[in-house]
Amino acid sequence: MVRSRGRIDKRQAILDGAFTVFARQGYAQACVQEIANEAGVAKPTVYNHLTDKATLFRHAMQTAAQTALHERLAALEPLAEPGPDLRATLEEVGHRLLRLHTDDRSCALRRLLYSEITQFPDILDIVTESGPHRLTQAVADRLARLTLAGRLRASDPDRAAEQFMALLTGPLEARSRMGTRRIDDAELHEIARAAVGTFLASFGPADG
Amino acid sequence: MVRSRGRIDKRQAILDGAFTVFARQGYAQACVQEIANEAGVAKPTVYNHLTDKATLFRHAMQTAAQTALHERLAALEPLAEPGPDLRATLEEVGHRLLRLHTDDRSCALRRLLYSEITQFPDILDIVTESGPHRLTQAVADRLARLTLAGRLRASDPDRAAEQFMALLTGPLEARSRMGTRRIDDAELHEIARAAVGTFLASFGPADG
DNA sequence: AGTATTTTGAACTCATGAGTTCAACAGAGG
DNA sequence: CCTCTGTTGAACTCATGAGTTCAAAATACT
Repeated sequence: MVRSRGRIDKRQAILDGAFTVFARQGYAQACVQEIANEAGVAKPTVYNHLTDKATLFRHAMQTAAQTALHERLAALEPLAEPGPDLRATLEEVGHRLLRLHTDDRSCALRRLLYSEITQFPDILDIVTESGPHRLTQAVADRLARLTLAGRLRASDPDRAAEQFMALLTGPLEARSRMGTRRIDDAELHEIARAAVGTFLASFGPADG
Repeated sequence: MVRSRGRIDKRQAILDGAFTVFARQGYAQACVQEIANEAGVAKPTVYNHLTDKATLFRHAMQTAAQTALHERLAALEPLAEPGPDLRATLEEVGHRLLRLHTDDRSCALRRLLYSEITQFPDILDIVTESGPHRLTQAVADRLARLTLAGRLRASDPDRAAEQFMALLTGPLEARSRMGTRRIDDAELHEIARAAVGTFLASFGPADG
């Protein structure tokens, strides 16, 4: 078969292919040869760029986690300049987050994190720090601003953010059967609506 | 070494030992010899009772899931006869659920479920049916009763139960860093209190 | 005691896959 | 054209672990 040879950026291809295969097979079941095939590269090239299967895994996870975090942070943007209808804005943001949360790579990332946390305790630091923690922080920042502006009553923004995220992702995990079942957009909207409803009942402005 | 021989109940010992080792190592990294050692049994005995490593895994997961479900259902009992202080009862139940949720075997069960769901899609049926689903159902039943008795306003008990569970377990997952960090009882109480607070703000009786 | 059943340990087969080696090879730069 | 660096494929070593075999021993049942 004819492949592009030479010193083109194989590294990124390898990391992408690695995550794809790890996501499909899990760490132990994934074999390096298959990763090489997926990346369109020879096996020694893989070892040339990343010494170990373990190193390969760590780097693949890190890249995937950073990508996921950036996507999520971008989804929060509407909260910076919320329109007159705060409920609608929150539902919009919630829906976007749910969409990202149901993404195949996101699900795979969570699965891999859960499964290999015993073998790779250090990955938790790499991923969590640029993962849910930072995201919840960012949400808390937004909620604090909104509280100062008198549009929310989140006296403890961190807890409010924590519960906002929980109300979104908790029901999702249960309904998607851990990412196994596909969930259509209508159901995502419904979950977001319900989450925002409960959230505002507790943290919304005094008049309703 | 001197071991108890004969046809005493080795099967249960094998399943227990299997879950212990799977919990420690994950499916792929666990080796049958080690499971046999953990169970105080010879390797061929394991294959005598459970044909495969895969079969062994399935049965171990099923047993663990059933145990976990029973514990959780028992924790709901106070909701059957709630005292005059509904908030206190909910917090009590919430705290008990959190305790069970942070249990080592519980965390291991969730981890294994997440990690092997690709290799063993059928385990999801075995476990989920006797897992979170049934639990949320049971909570919904209780909430429906309380609503009929005029002590709650959960017009949709299923959604209320879903959110109640989410408010409990969501913050827990984040804070425990996926079961990595230990969480003391005080923090569990605090999470339960916060969860019930938000829950009652949305579903509590009209007067507060 | 005597017979049937199960357990045991140890050694075995066999497949799989990580990581290496190496000679041939492609492309960039001089 | 020639060299240097990175890539390739194929064959290799080596460790690990699933599942089996078997004769000896322990236990249960009568």
